[in-house]
Amino acid sequence: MARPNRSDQRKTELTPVLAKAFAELGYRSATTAALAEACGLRENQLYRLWPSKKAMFLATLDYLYELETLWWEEQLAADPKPDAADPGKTARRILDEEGKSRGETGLHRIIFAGLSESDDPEISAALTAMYQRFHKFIANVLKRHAKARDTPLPDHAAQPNLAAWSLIALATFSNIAREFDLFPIATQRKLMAQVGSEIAGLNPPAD
Amino acid sequence: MARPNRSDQRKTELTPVLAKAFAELGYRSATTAALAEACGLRENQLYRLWPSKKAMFLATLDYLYELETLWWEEQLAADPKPDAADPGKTARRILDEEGKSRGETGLHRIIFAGLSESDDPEISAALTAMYQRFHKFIANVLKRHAKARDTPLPDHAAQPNLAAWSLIALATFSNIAREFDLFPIATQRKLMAQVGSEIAGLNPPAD
DNA sequence: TTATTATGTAAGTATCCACTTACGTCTACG
DNA sequence: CGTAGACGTAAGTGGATACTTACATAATAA
Repeated sequence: MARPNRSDQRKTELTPVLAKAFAELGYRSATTAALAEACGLRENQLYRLWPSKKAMFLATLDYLYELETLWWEEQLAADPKPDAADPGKTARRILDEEGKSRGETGLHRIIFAGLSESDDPEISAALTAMYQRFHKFIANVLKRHAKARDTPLPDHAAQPNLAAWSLIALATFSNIAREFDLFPIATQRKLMAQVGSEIAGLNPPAD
Repeated sequence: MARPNRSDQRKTELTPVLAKAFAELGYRSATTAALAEACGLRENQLYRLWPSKKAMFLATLDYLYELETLWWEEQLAADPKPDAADPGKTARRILDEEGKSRGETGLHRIIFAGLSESDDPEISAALTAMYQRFHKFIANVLKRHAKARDTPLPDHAAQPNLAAWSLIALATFSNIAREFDLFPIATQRKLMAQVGSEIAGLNPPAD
């Protein structure tokens, strides 16, 4: 036969480029022509790798989810041993990082793009799964934290599932707010660090 | 001359119909043909009332904002005198109502629809203004509540601006969650009633 | 009645965009 | 070498949809 098939490799190379384009343009405005240009290709070359624009979008969703959880794992690994004197330290630092981050990955924009396509069952399912997995992840962090404490948590923080959803709500809205310039970055940081800590049952940060 | 111009009247009659259509379909899927059919008219009849589809959308945004604040005013008026023994009663009841409400007005869907059009400066500006006005409104409610208390608020609730954004974040995310069936209604109620009360510095509801 | 303007009906236009077809060139393997 | 399939280039196609045009009819003020 002839010429080995490099399409898998090409796909993994191109997905970040697609992600950037979708994040910058949104689902609708990211036309297949625009996507192709961003990749330095022609439209039909993209169509040789993915069967449809929707498939390209779902591929970027996967990619960004991986990227995001990887970031969280890194943050968790940064303090491998819980500090007995201050069991909330790790979680608090992560919240602070989250508040600082300007959403470089563009995950939230992709999610907004998907929100407007919520009538498409595949996209809707992919987004739902992503939120559910993310919630599980965060709720687990909170549970571990609760166990490491000696003093019991206040009532509202004693329900890690509820607290986890609350944190996700704050983070999601932070991104909406950034999109529309609803408040300055300082407020965004406070929202995550102060309110977030309170919800999660941590001592608020010193600052 | 001849035949009085009833376009203003017709516009106010049709806006709720447009709102319903936009809420059910989203901005993109609410084609001008679909909007016209919902109104029982032809497309060009709509275009005699509004210059563009965007103008129709902005009209529904105005209408829904009015409707929403009206609802809040009603809720506030229901307990005209603050209860000295329990100054948070009114606010708590409103949070509970908000948690129960299934978003009948469809305001949130309209907002999502607008989110995906955030690159359009007019739509973006309209949404920003709406959020800002809403925030002001809620922050004021919280400030009044703080004054009515005899005991001081806990730290995180002592910043009504921050607390107001947090409440809006919870409410917004509740709607996203409903859209994607992320959690049951019971969780949604808890999110608003329990977490919301905590954020606002109220005693949590008995339930 | 009549001129004038609102309202109704039907068809069309222009543009955008996801996706396709046709065809030429290069490269690895037999 | 020859050829099968990967890769590149260019031009479509078909459908959706915001917005328009043309014309008929109904109602109101003079």
